Amino acid sequence: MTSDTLTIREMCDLFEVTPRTLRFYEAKELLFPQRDGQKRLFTRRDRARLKLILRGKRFGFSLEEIRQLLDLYYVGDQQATQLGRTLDIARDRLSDMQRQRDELDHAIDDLKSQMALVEDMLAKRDRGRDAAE
Amino acid sequence: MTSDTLTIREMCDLFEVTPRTLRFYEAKELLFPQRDGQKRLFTRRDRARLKLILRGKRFGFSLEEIRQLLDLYYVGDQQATQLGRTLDIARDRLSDMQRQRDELDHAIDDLKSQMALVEDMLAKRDRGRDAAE
DNA sequence: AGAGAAGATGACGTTTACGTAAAGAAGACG
DNA sequence: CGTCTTCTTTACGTAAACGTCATCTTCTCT
Repeated sequence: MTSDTLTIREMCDLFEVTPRTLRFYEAKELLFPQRDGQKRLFTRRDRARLKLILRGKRFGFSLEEIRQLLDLYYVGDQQATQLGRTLDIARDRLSDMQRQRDELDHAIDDLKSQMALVEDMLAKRDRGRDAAE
Repeated sequence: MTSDTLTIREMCDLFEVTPRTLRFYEAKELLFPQRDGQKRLFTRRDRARLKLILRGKRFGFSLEEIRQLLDLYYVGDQQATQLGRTLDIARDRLSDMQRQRDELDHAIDDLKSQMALVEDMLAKRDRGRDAAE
């Protein structure tokens, strides 16, 4: 059994991030790699957290918002009050995401129809040019 | 007929942004308010654009990405090559948005089930506490 | 005329999320 | 033993998107 930890480089390759990013996330307390001497070793838990971090970023959440949410996914040594607060935060983020999805659906439709309109314009312009030849 | 233009303050109130933001967007060539002397007057077109800008921001697009897209919605004095490029950009953004929506659906489900799990944990813990009394 | 109020133009400051360069430690290898 | 790599820490730099003065016009109103 390979102990299941990754070096910083392996971690970077796996997630397509830079070492700086991983150290930065550790400094911000989003990741907690173990140490072998002074070298970092990233555990399965770190990988799970990083995955959630990158996902959160794609939805436009700040690292701080993400950090608050991460505790929801690693429930173990939490106080109940802490968990309660985390749940509240999660509820907020959830409704953020649901609103965002609705708006996104809307925006996608808008963009599609606007594109169709422009494509039509271009097509007509081309036909006009052909007819003029 | 009130000529249908808004002062910077009216515009700010309408969209909940600051004057600085509107001037910044103008500097970045996202808005093109008319001038009355040195005062800015925001037109219907500026309002439409600002709406799209703020929407784009909520989806995590940069102002530069948004600027490139805006031309799609204000087709008038465009060259055909320009429009073609804008359409390409639009196609990219569209697939961005579609991917984002799918991922968002996924993330929403994940978050929901994780919340349910934690809520369960808390409920069980409470029942356990009651039983112990 | 004087005093606000609203808007304009610099210009420097701030936060977030890293990039990048310098300098040292530590194991691998010919 | 010397020298690569790989990794570390420390620290200054940077781009984006505004915030925040300070100073200056321009109306407007009493």
